[in-house]
Amino acid sequence: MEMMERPFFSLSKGKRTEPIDYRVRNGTTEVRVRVTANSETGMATIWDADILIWAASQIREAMTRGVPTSRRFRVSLYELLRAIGRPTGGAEYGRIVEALRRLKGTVIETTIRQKGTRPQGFGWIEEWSAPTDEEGRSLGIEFTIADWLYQGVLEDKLVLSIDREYFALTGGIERWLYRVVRKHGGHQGGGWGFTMAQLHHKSGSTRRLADFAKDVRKVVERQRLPGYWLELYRTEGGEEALRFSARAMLPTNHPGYAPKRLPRLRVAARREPGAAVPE
DNA sequence: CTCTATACCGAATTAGGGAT
DNA sequence: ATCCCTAATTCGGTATAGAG
Repeated sequence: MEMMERPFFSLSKGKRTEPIDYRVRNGTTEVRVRVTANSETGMATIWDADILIWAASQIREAMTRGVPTSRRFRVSLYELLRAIGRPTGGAEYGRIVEALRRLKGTVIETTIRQKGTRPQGFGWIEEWSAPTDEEGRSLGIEFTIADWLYQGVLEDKLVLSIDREYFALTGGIERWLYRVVRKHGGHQGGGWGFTMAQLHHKSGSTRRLADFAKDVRKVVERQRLPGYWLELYRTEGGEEALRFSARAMLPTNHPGYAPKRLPRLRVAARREPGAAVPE
């Protein structure tokens, strides 16, 4: 849940090396997220996070089955790609390796769920490998997720489900917006609102506010966020703001009540677990 | 049938500079 | 603040092929 709304990932498809330095007062404490990129690989992106989401869902599934869980993962590239709704073409294989490099090379320092106030940093994954056989064919990938992430996934109340159609969202800002909406609108139908400036700050985007606002308007126009309806409005102070509500809670005659279909996902059939191997 | 692997191409997306 | 444009990159779908 913490990863849902705070800026932890680059929203850009291009290489981002500019760090995210996010801080906000939350009562008496200050919430801080600092993300620095390895200059060679760039910052981990919101698409790279799909691998972490996959890993988290594997852990949760193992937990509900009473199977022991682990921070270590081993999975065939094909299975991973199918699970996160990606094409299985050759270029995708390379992209997964690039993603692992970025996940490894990106350093996160945050006050969220950290004991004490001393600075502490971690990478999304601790180690990874993409072994091949003698003929150079991939034998899948192996990686170990950060303990910070692992501990969070183990705690029931810290985990929020994500609609599978999330993987079909093509825009970085669009994906990030779904996370915000899901986090805040998850438990209530009434909806929530944020000003454009608040959203811009929360996103960690390097885009200028005006251009960011333009992009958000496009996302609103498309109305593709699974399960939610977006609306722009003006605050009393005249500021542009975004409100969102759960589609299921809307009146049946509301235009947003009928769910909008997203391009069909190529979703792999559920396989036996076994991806979360005990340490 | 699953999985690994490659190639192609138009559409979409974002960063960033500059003009209005 | 917004719009316009370009460069770089990814997306999404298709086609192809071979090993097991």
